[in-house]
Amino acid sequence: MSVPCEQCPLRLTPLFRPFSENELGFIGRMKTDHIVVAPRAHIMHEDEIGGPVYTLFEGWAIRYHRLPNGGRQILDIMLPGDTIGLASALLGRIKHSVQAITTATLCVLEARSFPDLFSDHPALALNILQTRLAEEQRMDIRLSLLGRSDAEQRIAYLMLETFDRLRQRGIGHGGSTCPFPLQRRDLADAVGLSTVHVGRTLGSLRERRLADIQNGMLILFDREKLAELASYVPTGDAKGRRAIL
Amino acid sequence: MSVPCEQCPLRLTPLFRPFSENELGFIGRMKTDHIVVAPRAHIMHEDEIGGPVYTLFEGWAIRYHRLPNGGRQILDIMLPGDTIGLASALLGRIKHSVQAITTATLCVLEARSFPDLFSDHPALALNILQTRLAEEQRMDIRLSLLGRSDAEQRIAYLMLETFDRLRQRGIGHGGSTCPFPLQRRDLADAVGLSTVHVGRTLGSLRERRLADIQNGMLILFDREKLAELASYVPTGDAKGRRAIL
DNA sequence: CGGCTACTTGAATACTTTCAATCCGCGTGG
DNA sequence: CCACGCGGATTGAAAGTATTCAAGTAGCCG
Repeated sequence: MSVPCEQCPLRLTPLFRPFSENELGFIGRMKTDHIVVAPRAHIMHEDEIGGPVYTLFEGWAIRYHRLPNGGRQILDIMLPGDTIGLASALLGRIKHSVQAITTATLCVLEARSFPDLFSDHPALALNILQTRLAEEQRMDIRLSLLGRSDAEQRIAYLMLETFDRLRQRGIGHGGSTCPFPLQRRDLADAVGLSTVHVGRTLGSLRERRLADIQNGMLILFDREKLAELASYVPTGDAKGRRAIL
Repeated sequence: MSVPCEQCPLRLTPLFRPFSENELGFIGRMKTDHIVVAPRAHIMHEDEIGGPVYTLFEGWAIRYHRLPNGGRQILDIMLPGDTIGLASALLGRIKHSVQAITTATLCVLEARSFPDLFSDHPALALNILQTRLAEEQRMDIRLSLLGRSDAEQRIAYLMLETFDRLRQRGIGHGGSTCPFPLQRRDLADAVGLSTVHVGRTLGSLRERRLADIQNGMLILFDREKLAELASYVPTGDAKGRRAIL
C-alpha cells in the first residue's frame, strides 16, 4: 500500500530537511511505485546497469561486494530513509549489490528525473550532494575501523553507530535496546572478521556485560563503557539535510 | 605562478569533461588563488570549520584520520586533479586532515560559489555529484581491501590502482614505472598494517619479481601476475566527468 | 522425530604485530 | 674529508590476534 510523500512519516524525522510545496510536489512525481521485498531478496545486483533509485522505507538491507575468492564484504547497512541505487542510476555501472535482510518496503523513484531535479531545484540538489558527503565521512570512519581496530572495537562501534542511526530515524524501543536482524555471518562480513571470531567476541562483550545480540535484538548493557572501548563519538550526522524521500 | 583555468593542462586529461565557455568562465571566477605548500605541510585539519575548496594541481597529498589511540589511518591518496575540502566547505565540519607529502600546488576555489554553481550550472553540479559517487565506489573497494584481503593483496592493489590513477592524469614515464613518494610508514597506515610487515611484504614482492618501491619510485615488474594476485580490475573510473578545476 | 541452520566451543594453524638490534644513506659539523 | 647523529629500512625472535577445521549443541519447521 503506497504512502504519498505528503504523508510520509519518515519525512518528519530529524534526518530530513523541511520541503517547500513545490519541492514536495516534484519528489512526489518522481515516485513511481512502492514495493515490498522478502528477506534475502536482492534489490539490486552488481553489474546491473541503470535502473531506478530507491528509498528504503521500512526494513533493513545490506550493501555488499562479492570478492573473486568467494568472500563477501558488507559495505554498509542500509536503514529506513537511506537512498539505494544513486550510483547505478547516475553512473550506469556499479560494483556492489543490495540485499534485503528483513522484509523491506521501498519507494521507487524515476532516475530520469535527476537532470530536471538539478535544473529546477538546485537547493535540493545541493542537499543531495551534502548527504553523499556526510555518508562519505561515515564510510571514512568505517575504513579506519577495519584498518586500525581490533575485533571488539569493530563490533562495539558498529553496534553503537547502528543504534544511533536507528534513533535518528525514530526507531527503537526507548530503552537501550533495538532490533538487530544481522546474523553472525553478516556481522563478520561487515567488520572483516570470521564468523567464529565474531561469535567469540560477542561472547566476551556479553560476559563483560557491555552488550549482547540475541534473537535479532541488540541490547546495550553499558553504553558508556562500550563507547569508550570503541572510541565512539556520536556524530551529528547529516541532520536535517536529506532531500530525497 | 598562477595558471588560468583556460590554459589548465589538467583540464585536457581524460579525467575532465569538456566545458562550455560559460562554465569555464564561472569556474575561472571561483578560483581565487594558486598556492604552493611544502612537503608534510597540512592543507586542512581535522575539526577545521568551513574553509575553501582546493583542487590539487601538482604533487601528492594524503587524506587521513587520527585515532584516539595515536594511530593513523590514511583514507585516501590524493593526486593531481582531485578535489580537497568539499566536505569541509559544504558540511562545515570534517573528521579528517589532508597533508601534502610532496611539494604541492593547489588551486583555491571560493566555497561560497557553490550555491550559485548549483543554480546556474546544473550540469556541472550533476557532474560533481557523479564524481563523488565514483569516488565512493573507489572507497568501497578500499573497504573490501582492508576487510577481506591479506597483506600482499592490499599492497599490490594499492600499487596498481595508484599507477593507473596517475596514468589517467597523464603522469608516468611511459614504461612500468611511476613516482611513488609514500614511505613504508605511510603505506602501512594506508593499508592497515604495521611498518614492519609492509617492509616484509614489499620484500616478498621484490624477490618474486612482481613489483618494487625504491627511492620514491614504483616499478611494476610483472603487472599481469600482480593484478592476478590482487584481483585487480582496472576501473573505467569517472572518465570525462569531473567538473571542477 | 529427523533435518536444517545458526550458534558455540576447542585445538591447531596462520598471519600480523611488537620488540629489539642492526644496517644504511645522508646531511651536519668538526 | 671524515666522524657523528638521525630517520628510514631490514631482520630476527617472541607474542598476540584471528582463521580454519572440526565437533558438538540448540532451536525451528516439516
